[in-house]
Amino acid sequence: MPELPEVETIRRGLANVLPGRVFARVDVYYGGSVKQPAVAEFTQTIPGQRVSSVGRRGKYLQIFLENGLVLVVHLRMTGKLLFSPTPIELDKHTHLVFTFTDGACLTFNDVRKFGTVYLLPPHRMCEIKGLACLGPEPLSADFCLEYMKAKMTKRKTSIKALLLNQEFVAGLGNIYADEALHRAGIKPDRAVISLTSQEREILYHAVCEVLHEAINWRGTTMSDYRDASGSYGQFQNRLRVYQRHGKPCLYCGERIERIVVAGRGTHYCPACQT
DNA sequence: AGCAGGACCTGATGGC
DNA sequence: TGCCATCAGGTCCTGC
Repeated sequence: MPELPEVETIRRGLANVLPGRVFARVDVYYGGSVKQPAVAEFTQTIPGQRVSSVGRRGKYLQIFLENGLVLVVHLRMTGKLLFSPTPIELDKHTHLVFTFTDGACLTFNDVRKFGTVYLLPPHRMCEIKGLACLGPEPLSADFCLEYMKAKMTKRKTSIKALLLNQEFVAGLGNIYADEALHRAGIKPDRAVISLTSQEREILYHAVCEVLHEAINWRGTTMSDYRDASGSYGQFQNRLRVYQRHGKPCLYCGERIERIVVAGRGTHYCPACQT
């Protein structure tokens, strides 16, 4: 499941190869992936467009075009964006193939078909509800202790649910929410209002730290995730709790537990996290 | 308003 | 062996 570190790794990969390239065509094999505009308009608009830069906001990738349009991609759980300098073979889950004038291609592949693609002018990006409502980038100055305090005082939900809420902070998903809470020593089902100011501060640093480390290790590959060149991430080897239930905590030896919080499988150490 | 839970979707897994 | 039920999770939608 691509979360911020995975999407950022893909962004960096694409930023090395896409700018300057010109789309020759796009072939749509599963129209459900294209949310806006209609598929016919999408396929007619793409040819001739030159890529200017590649950005990211939360888990949304943004491929900016020189004519002002933006190609926005959300990979959800199993989506992949793969670049190849030469034409590639389709598989049964390839939904879009963008071909460039030099023969390179960018494919959108998604087993679960949850991923979404938009082509819009920037002033209409606000029509993508999830993008418009995103909270601050966790690695920017907008996400700070003052912000945490202001947003955490009136909440009745659990701390895990808050970390997963993209309106609170953009880009955390199930893996890094669990990992940040373990680093902070906070049990995932704790009520937000029960956190002390010291715990808020420790959690703030834990979120930033785990995201930085995961970006440095090029993301986490549990099953589906690949970067833009098809390579695995490496952070799965450094996970402390996620999907480690039944195994000993790397810090205290206690057995990692799995519970359901906010409707999500949640992993934590009963001794380290209180 | 804020929150919880279901729907979406397919492949992997486990039980019988 | 084969079939069926269950589970995984990001976001949207519905309903309390």
